[in-house]
Amino acid sequence: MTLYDELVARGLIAQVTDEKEIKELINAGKAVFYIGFDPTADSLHVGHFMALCLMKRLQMAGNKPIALIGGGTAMIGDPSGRTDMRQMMTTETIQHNVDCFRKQMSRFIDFSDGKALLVNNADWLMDLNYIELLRDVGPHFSVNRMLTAECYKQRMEKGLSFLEFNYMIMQSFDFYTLFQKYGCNMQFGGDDQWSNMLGGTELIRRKLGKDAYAMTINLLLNSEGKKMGKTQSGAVWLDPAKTSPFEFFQYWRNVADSDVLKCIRMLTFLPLEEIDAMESWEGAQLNEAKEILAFELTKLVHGEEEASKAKEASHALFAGGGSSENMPTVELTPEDFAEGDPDIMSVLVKAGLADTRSDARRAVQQGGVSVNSEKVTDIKAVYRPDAFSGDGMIVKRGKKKFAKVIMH
RNA sequence: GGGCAGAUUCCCGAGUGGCCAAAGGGGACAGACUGUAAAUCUGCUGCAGAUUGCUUCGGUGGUUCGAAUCCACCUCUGCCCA
Repeated sequence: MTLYDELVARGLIAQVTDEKEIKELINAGKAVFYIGFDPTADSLHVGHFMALCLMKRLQMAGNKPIALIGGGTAMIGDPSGRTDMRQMMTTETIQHNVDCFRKQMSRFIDFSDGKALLVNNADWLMDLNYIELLRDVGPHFSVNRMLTAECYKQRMEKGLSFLEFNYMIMQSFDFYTLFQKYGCNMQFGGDDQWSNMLGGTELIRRKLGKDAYAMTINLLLNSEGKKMGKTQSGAVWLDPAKTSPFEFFQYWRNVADSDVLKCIRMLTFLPLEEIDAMESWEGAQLNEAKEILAFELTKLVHGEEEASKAKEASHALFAGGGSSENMPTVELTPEDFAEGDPDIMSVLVKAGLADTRSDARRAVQQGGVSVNSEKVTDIKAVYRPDAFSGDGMIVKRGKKKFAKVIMH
């Protein structure tokens, strides 16, 4: 099976500008392609992960990836898929994020020996001269046509600033620059980037009379049509300090039945035959598929060791048995007892299982809290320091949130 | 620049002088049922030393015994005109 066919079979491809050409290029390993990442946070998240996987797949087939970090475009803010204006980020924040991205990416993509490039569009965007740029690329963009682009539609009602309106032009300029500098002939991105990407191919055609191609990958949506990789507390991050491997594992372990197969197909590197075999799984058997999904992804992002630990902890908590060794752990210090022995609400807050004492109180009152498998019914329950010694206490809030609280 | 409309809690959105920590819906959280799924039902959803107290309705100041509600100024947003 060729690379392109595999991408199709995995349900990754959303739109392409020229299927025949793209197919030939990437199957032959002749593509020099780029994917842009705007450093809007200090860690990559699941959405980026999809793109990185795609990069890897193409790199393995001999194509050359360029990871473009949008240090320049982040100064503007992409209005695509947004209903309100982005907050402007300071130069310092952006620079910090750029550094974080760079570090994380090098774990996924092999940048050695020029097998891949990592560039920052701040390098060419920041020094642009306004008038020069306007005269250079301005004539090639029709405002009338830009306004009909999908990515602006939503914003036509809520308001779109001139700043953000220019995002498409900057992105197009990126493609144009990479095309000239590195012979980059293809751009990939999320499907919400389609209009921005077309801007680039158009610009290259008009300015240079040459062809460049664009391909988008399907956004990872759940069966309710919402973007996956989001939790109540924000995105699912790839940085273990922001989303622990255990939490990461649990996120995937808990996806809806209707989404498991799709996720495995799109996100893992498991052979398609193996995935097809899972197609017939039903009911509780799907739980197995969920565990495979969770394990595979955790392995890709955090390494095999962390993945095994997460899996073991998950077994210990839900299936009984297994050791509590790898459970998320919170350590207390003597300072935590400075104001007297903590009550159950303090313990919950300290363990990160409740946001506020009020929140903790509600959880206890509704019967959602247990300590060492015993339901806590008394709000005033107090815990002495020696309760946390040795193996500590396992504090549970609800069905899925746990922490081991210890003190040495 | 001119005219009009608006800013309420995580989101949408009611409230137009005391009965307001603020209707309703969504989401989140907890319980029941389950398979660590979905659907459904119930509870709950500002903070706290909790039958009470404290801080909230874009910002600042004012009127009033009392302001989310009235007044002034400011900031931001949308629509129309230029």
